[in-house]
Amino acid sequence: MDKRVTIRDIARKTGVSVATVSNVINGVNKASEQTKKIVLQAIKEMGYQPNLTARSLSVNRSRMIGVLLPIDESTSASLLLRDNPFYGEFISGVEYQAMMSGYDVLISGFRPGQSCREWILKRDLDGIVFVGNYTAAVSNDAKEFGSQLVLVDSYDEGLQKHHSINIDDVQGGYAAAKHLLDLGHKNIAIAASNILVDGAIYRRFCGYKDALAESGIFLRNDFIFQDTLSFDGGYRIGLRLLEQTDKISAVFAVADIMAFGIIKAFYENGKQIPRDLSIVGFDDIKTCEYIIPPLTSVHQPVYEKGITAVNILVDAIKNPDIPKRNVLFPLKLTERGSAMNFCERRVCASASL
Amino acid sequence: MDKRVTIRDIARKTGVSVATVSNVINGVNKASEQTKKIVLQAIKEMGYQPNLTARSLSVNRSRMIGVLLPIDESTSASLLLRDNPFYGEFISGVEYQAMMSGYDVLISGFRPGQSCREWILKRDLDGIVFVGNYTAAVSNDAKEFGSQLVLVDSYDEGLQKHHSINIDDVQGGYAAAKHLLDLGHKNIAIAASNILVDGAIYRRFCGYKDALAESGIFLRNDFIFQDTLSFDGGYRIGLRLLEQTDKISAVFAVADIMAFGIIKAFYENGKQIPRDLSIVGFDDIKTCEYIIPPLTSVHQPVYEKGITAVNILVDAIKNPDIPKRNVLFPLKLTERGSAMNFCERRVCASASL
DNA sequence: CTATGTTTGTTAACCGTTTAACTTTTTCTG
DNA sequence: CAGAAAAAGTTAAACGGTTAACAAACATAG
Repeated sequence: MDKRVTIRDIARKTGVSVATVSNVINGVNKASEQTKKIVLQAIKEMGYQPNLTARSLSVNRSRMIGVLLPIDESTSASLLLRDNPFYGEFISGVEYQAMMSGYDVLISGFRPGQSCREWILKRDLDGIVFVGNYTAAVSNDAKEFGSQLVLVDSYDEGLQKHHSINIDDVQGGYAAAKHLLDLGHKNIAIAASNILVDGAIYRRFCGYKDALAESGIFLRNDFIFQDTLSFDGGYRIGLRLLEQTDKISAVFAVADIMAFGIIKAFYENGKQIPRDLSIVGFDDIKTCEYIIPPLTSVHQPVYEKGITAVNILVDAIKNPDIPKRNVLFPLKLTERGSAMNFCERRVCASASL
Repeated sequence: MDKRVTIRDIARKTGVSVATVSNVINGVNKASEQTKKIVLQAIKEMGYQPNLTARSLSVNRSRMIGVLLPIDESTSASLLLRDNPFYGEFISGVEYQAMMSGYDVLISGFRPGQSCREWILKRDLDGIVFVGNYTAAVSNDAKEFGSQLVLVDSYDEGLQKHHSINIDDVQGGYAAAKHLLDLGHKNIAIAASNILVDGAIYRRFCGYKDALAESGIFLRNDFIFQDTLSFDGGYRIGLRLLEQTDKISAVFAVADIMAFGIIKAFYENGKQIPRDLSIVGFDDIKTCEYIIPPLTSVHQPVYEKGITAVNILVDAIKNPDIPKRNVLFPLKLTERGSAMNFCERRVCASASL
């Protein structure tokens, strides 16, 4: 069944030593053109494929990178991939760039209490892309066992000791709020998860706060709505917002799925977006285009993050001494139909009376 | 830097041979309780982790499975993961079950012209989950090199020579059309991609046709709308449907994203769903819940497909001689708000005059 | 024609594990 | 208590590559 052709078979067939075959395969210039040709010919004829497992063992390099993804904490089981299209796009970028660079990619959820030490050691991973909340243990493991590390969305606040990729949440939050301000809104709420728990959300909140402050608007505590970072959480916030449409004319939702929940709550109660509430989301997932009205959202370049993560990782693998790189992606708001001018809104509203 | 502890270190430290250490690790009952204890103790103390690369080489089993995913043909670059949340959920299921079974999972796009022979040989993959359009070459490769294979959504029509996982597209299409028929609709269009090209789409179409026939309704050719399987394709079909709202009261979209496009076209032209058109989608992606109105859709158990694929694969790896299993998931329609009773619709329409 | 350098190769150890075959020690049996 | 059987442990080859060290063949220069 398993008719594997080995380097020794090639050697035997061509009458040279295994070392020579190996050299030819690896482009070490130690063979005459003549033998090279013969060896390559045999390789082709016999359908030889180098066994990377054996190579890994020998050179202590696997040419594999691992991607550690956050886990749905409620089930502690499935990857966050399940509900969040977001990560799928990220992986897509990772896979593409890894393939282009000659690496294979292993994926795994990073489950609570787990360390990545085990994984790195077991599989000889050349590098790992860690997505989500970073812990010191992770980097220690990587460092100790010679595996390179790129942190994504981890926002290693401290000393920039690792390669990292982040989006500029503060600027994104700012852009969202600024957009609403520019449309003439003054009473702008924010729909968020627990602001003090999640760093990214906190930073988006800060950007929002900055924009308000810049416009001389005082941040009101009762304009801060917090619930779970989910469709349902957004829905519940939507219900609360419904009671205050007289006071609040716009909302910045720190995640698109929360925005969708809000929209649903309004729709179910006969209110219209953006007439009764202007809304800006964050992430710009694909669904924003589909929904009605299409959701204005702060776009983050998820695919590019995957590409960039691998680029940096591969550089670091090739040369472990390169200085740490910390990429901060600027964010841009994608304007769609879910936020409208405050004044036109009043016109619109009165017309409908 | 790389302070790997090997089996030899353990042997040296405990004063036994490497074979004994290996036996203890693998649970081969050949060591006294006494030595077992000592060895396990040393393993713990020294933080030993077996090197699976070495083990792979030795036993010719990698404990890795590969997932081959379809590629976006337009770019020939990124995984279909990018735009289709669908595959993310599938991978999530695969990863979970693989983890539970002690396997690591490699992912890769299956790019045109590629064979999986290379991959299997290079990495010693124990098995592969192949998603999408199956080609004979794939199974030959797997068979030849002792790697197990599970086909997903490949619908290997012929002799059931491989393990496979499919959804019952025919039944799903039937369920969609039947739902609309039960609501009193008689003029039901279908929005599809090229029916003759994609097997799955063709089967959904057949189910639709069957349901109509069963109700004694003749299939009209001008009720078959074909465009690309995309949001934009759906949008264009939506524009065409708009001109025939007098003739057509309902549509079955063979994919949710097409349904979204149709909804958008109607929305943009001041028409309402489901008042002006009842619509049923297929796939039941997460977005169906978010959209307004929430889309009634034929649900397919994507996560479960991932779980099942791995279960079968692992069984087959453990025992290559088990008979081929062919799982066909029945599909269930999830009712939401996008399809309404034909008669109530007329009431509703006249009320709005 | 020798000394020297270069090109082209080979040999054999090594990477970290498994495992068949063998040996030693212990236990059991009559 | 001898001999057999069972238990506990060891040795060494294998898996499929890489690579340092060495060697032969050939070309070149003086």
